[in-house]
Amino acid sequence: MEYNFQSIEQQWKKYWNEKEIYKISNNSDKPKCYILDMFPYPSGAGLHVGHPLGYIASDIYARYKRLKGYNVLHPMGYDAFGLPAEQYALETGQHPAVTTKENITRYREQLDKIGFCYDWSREVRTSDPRYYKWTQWIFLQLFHSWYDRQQQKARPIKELIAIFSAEGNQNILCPEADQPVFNAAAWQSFPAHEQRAILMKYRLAYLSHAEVWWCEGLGTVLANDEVVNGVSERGGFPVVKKKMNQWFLRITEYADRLLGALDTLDWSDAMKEMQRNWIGKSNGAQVRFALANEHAIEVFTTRPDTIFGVDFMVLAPEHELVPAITTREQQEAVTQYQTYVQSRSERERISEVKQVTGCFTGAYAIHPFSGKQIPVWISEYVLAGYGTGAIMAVPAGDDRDHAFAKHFNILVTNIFGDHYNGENAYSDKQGTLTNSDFLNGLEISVASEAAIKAIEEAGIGVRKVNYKLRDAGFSRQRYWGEPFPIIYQDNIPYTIDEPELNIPDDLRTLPVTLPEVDSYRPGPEGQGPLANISEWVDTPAGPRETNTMPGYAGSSWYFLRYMDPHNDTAFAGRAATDYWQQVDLYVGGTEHAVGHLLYSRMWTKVLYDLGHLSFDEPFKKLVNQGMIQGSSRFVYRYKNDRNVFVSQEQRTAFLERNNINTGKQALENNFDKLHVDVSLVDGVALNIEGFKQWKPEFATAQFIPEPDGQYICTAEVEKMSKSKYNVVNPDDIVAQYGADTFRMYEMFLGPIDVSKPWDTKGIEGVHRFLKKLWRLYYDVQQGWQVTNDEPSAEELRSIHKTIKKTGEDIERFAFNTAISQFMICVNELTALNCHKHAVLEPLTILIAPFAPHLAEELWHQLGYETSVLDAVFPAVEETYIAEQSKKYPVAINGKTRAELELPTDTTQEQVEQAVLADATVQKWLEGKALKRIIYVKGRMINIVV
RNA sequence: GCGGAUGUGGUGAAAUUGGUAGACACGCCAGACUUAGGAUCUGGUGCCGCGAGGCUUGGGGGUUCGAGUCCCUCCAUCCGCACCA
Repeated sequence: MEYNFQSIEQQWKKYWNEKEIYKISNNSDKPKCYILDMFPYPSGAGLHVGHPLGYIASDIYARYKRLKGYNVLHPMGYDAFGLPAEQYALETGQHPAVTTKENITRYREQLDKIGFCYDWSREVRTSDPRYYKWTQWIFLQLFHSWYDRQQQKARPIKELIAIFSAEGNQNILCPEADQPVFNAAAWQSFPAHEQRAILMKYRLAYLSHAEVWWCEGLGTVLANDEVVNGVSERGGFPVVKKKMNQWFLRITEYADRLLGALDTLDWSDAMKEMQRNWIGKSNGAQVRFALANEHAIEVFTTRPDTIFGVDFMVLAPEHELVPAITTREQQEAVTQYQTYVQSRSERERISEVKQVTGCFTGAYAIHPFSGKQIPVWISEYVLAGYGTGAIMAVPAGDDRDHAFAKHFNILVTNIFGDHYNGENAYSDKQGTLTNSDFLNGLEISVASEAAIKAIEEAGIGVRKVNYKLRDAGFSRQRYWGEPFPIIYQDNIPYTIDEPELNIPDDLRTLPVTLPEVDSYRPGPEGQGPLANISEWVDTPAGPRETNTMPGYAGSSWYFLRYMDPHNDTAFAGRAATDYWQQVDLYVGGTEHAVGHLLYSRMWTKVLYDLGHLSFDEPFKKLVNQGMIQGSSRFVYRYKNDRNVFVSQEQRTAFLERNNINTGKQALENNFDKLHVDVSLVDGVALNIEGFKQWKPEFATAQFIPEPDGQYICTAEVEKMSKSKYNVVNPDDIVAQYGADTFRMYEMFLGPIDVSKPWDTKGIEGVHRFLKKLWRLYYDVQQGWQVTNDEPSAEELRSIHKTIKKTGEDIERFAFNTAISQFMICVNELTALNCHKHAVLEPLTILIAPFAPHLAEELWHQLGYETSVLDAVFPAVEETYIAEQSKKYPVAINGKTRAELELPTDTTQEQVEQAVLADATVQKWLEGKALKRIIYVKGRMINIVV
């Protein structure tokens, strides 16, 4: 019997299912290991060969850890709320729940074919009310909490109220700038609605009338990380800033902790750096520049040392001070400029970054030290959303300020002496200052500190840390998401668990379930579809919140739910989270660098602060798998006769025959380049008959082939996508070669973190290997081959070398080299004609994480009743690997000149003697003075002359 | 522009600490068995050279007995951020 992967795989899948081999308990004496994949959004397109790459890697690692004696949690679920299902519902009227369920079924079928060891009894779906009950519950915790900056942790809002009642807010700096200080008496005198308005400015989940990204195309607002290059990440629709009443998460309060803890995480530098940049911490000072009238401009600067180089100031065009300070003469120009800025979309602004525009307000600020008059301008290069929305411009030290000064003929004060050449700003942070009063002659780094000190002493500013990170928008005007457990009573939002709310008890319980709707069209005035269902919206106390939560809500804590997925009294029991702790290994793509991964970290920290968890970082180690790209194929269609297809190399000759000028652009001008389905192409040779049948329009196609009769396509690497006809479905690969071959081939392709195009060709090599492995156990003629003979030294050496190497390789995620080692081992054992049980048993265990079905079959053929997954990863016996002697290359000054066989335990002195006794070496050394002999044990010998 | 990474045969790639560069596989070449091969097996395969030998890890320089690996510099490609004060 040849290696029959189809029946083997079918049989063992059934066995695993029936015996519930992968079901994992929260009670075990074994050490725990939590290995997690980023759960997928179940899209309608299904999986292509790129998707399972990370899943296979984590599956191998999970199986390996099991063999190493760990209790391994390795779950899977679905990020089931999301925009595409709702967009689809808008087009077809199909309920998102229905399409989502269908997609999940399809995903599950595809995943099951690959043989993963997921504990499906722990599956989670974010759209399941039993799940989002706890997403809503966490929202309640966020709402009922504030961030204590002194203790650097979230605390219950009750404790804040107690502090306010006792001492007001003078010791509790408000995260929102416009909150005046009050004392205890004042607090108590405030009416209830005013107290609630103040508390809202402290809550970690808060309602605010603030600028958000509005996307008309999607009919909803988006979070910062969902806007890429001025368009929506999904769909690529334009976005605009709009002031709206929206829920936010106060993630900015966690900026410093999110930043600091990055150092403790085992993530790639690229990933950490992305988060650092997104958080964007910068140190500097906030300085107040008084104007001639009663106003003053607050600026943030990272270069307080350059304060004497301030030649002008710039406000963001939207800055609230602009109307107040603009002079009568400049009024018209300023209004005109503001209108111009507003007319420009985010995308235009980004694409024309280098243009210098601006307008003088007519106002002058007074330099706090020199008293100099400083003109105040507005310009779009100053962003309203960063710092204070105003800058002190130092053209001598900043490129943009310099360009602005040159463009508007503003005189530049040189504060850097010879460093500044009048042509370009000097933005280096080294050198001494000139023209700077009390900072003259100081090194820049020293001057910076001196300037901050002077600023603070003069009472015109303070040392300040600034972040780029913004609070995260948490409202979406959509249907297919978690409803908020919020009801508005007298226009004030209350959570449904608050006693102040006058509602019957049955409205107080979670989850607040998503109602059925007739239409997925948006509600009135930019509201979501839920606003249309008055019977759901209206409660005895007032209307419900009609927005839903964003996609990242459910995915910010799902890794916790897997620990205790069926718990109905908590998001996860404390015993479960204490047992499983952090995710030991998280595998997924880089696309979630600043979204999901940041939000998950924040939520974990909040739950930790509030005492619900014993750890405050969710993902200890993160591995990013690369993308598997598609390899597209193209045919060339003649534009003058759309029935004629010309093979790649024949195009120029074809044009010549038709008397067409073959200039530079000729090929592009005369041929359409069409994607052709990769399955219709063998390498680059087109299957002509298949092509004709592919689409009706090609049925009568004519071909101008190469001289050998083949039609040759061109190839390009692109993203794998349906529209490019380059999608390879894992189902097809599994059907043809089996899941085990598919798994191994994806890993054999190269390091998991590198992106590469899919190429089915090389899969034969891996498949051959599995067939070879099979033949170590079975012979087609003679049947079962395994004997109980004593293994030879050579056989033991081969298998133990492999145990050692593959164990190390799996630990460091070098699955490709581990597979290479298997191939070497099987080749060696085949050459030795080894069919011995004592050798094949450990080999079966080693191979099990990679080719679980085959390993299971072989394991039972070896005579075991239990699953190979319950076996123990074999230990390395170093004595079998150690060599008696070794051939050393002998180099003279680094150049190999001879070879010498020496026992492995040879000492330096013995080596020197042996080397000098060697005839070849003696010949090379003639007439040369020997300096020393370097002996690197097990590696090489080098003679220095 | 800033930040991060990568650069090794025809191809995917190995080389864990500086120690025989190119393991393993694809592809290609030759051969065996075959009616046949897109099956299987064996051998060969970095480049130049008949050969001895020489050259070779993006280019240039450096440290070292010895560099793919460390340092400097330049170039190319990919990813992320981008008027962030």
